[in-house]
Amino acid sequence: MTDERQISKAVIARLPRYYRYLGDLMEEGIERISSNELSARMKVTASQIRQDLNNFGGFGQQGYGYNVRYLYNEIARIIGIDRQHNIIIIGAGNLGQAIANYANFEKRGFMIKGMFDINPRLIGLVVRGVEIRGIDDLEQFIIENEVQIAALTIPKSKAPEIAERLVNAGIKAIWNFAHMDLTVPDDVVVENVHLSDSLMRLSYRVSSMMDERERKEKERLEKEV
Amino acid sequence: MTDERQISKAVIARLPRYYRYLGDLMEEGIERISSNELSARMKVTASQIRQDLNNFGGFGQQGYGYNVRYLYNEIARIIGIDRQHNIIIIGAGNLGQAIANYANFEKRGFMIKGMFDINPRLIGLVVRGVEIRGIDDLEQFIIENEVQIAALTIPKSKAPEIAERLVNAGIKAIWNFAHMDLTVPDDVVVENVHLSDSLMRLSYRVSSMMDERERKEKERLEKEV
DNA sequence: GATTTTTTGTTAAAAATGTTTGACAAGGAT
DNA sequence: ATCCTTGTCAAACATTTTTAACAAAAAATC
Repeated sequence: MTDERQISKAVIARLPRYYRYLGDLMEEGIERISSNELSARMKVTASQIRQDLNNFGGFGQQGYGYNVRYLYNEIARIIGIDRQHNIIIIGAGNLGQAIANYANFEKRGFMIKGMFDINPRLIGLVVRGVEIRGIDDLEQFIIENEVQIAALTIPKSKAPEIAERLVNAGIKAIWNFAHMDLTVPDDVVVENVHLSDSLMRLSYRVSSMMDERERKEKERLEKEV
Repeated sequence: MTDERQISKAVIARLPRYYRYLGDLMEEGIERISSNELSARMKVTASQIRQDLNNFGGFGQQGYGYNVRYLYNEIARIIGIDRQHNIIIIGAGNLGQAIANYANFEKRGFMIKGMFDINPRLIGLVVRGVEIRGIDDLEQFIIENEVQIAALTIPKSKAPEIAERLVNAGIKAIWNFAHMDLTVPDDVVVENVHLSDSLMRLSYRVSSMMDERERKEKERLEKEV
């Protein structure tokens, strides 16, 4: 059976949001929810929710809706955060430390096994119980600790070289905060977080909103004349 | 003339990437580039580049291509980073400080005017020449300093309350790092950076890649039998 | 300076992808 | 027995990407 038709990127991109909302519902002590209620909260259509979930199986019950905790756990399983992922952080600056300090990651199976930096002043420091190391023993560390994911919070200039070392050491995925596109083999996943790109999109939207406001203001004034 | 037809989100999302590549080209000292050469570097089609740019006007020259510096500046203008944006950071933890320390933002017209936190231990500290303040005088500060953008790097629990204060004080845009969707009026821009969502997408892709690898391995073994 | 080559700006159409809407049988809840 | 709500499908609609084409402008060549 080659029935495993590809699930669209758009659906996958929505999964974390479902997960987030279900987590919120659990915190509110809500045990069950219908696609309709959830759609109202999330401002998407109920049909989209049902169809999205239907890509992975049937998790609800007719006449009942979805059990919040069950669906929450099922989505965790789909996303793969029910398993443990070992992760290292390359670049122990503010951003690297911010990631290390984000407690929830460990709750979701992302275990920070190590941090690395080239700055001698940082090496030896301990962040959240994790010691910052120099990058000389990077490869060995990855292999010994079965590290699958590397968060890359280093300057662009060093990124390609480090990425290559990571790939050669057998890393499966790079969470890339460096401001560049990495070139890696097909079987290595790269998830980009380009903060400056994000800020530029924000800038565009602010600018065009301001332009529009000005344009409307002008129109209003012209009408008055 | 209401010819200002809406430019698609997809195009806008690509602009920062064009800008990034053009910056790289400038650093390499390359003065001109054709849509064809650029497409090879960026791994998109030349036609898409030409069509994307064409949304905003004609920036190239037939038989010549594009002048790198000129196009770079024009895209900056389109994105709106040729003007100055005043920005504050709410939440002076690691993430807030990481943003404050990211030097390039100021090069691109984003001036960090202030940082705010509720943690008394942080108040008074100076990061990159910017003093961390308590949030009592938030509104006054926004008005006095003509702040347009607020980066929100605070826990989910405080985010809605702060967002409302920001909106009431006249903020035009929120760069939202809190793990929740904010509700704001239509004329306020929210750009979300949900790091945990991003990590989950990564997780999904790693997991499904590993599943696929296993499946293939199985098939291979079955064939051998 | 004439000719050929390059490359843009621009349009249109086709293909691919994603979203919305409506519908309804059937399984449980009430 | 009735109501609710899922799982499921199909069709309509919307958006985005790709492909193709070509006149016109400038560069490069002869």
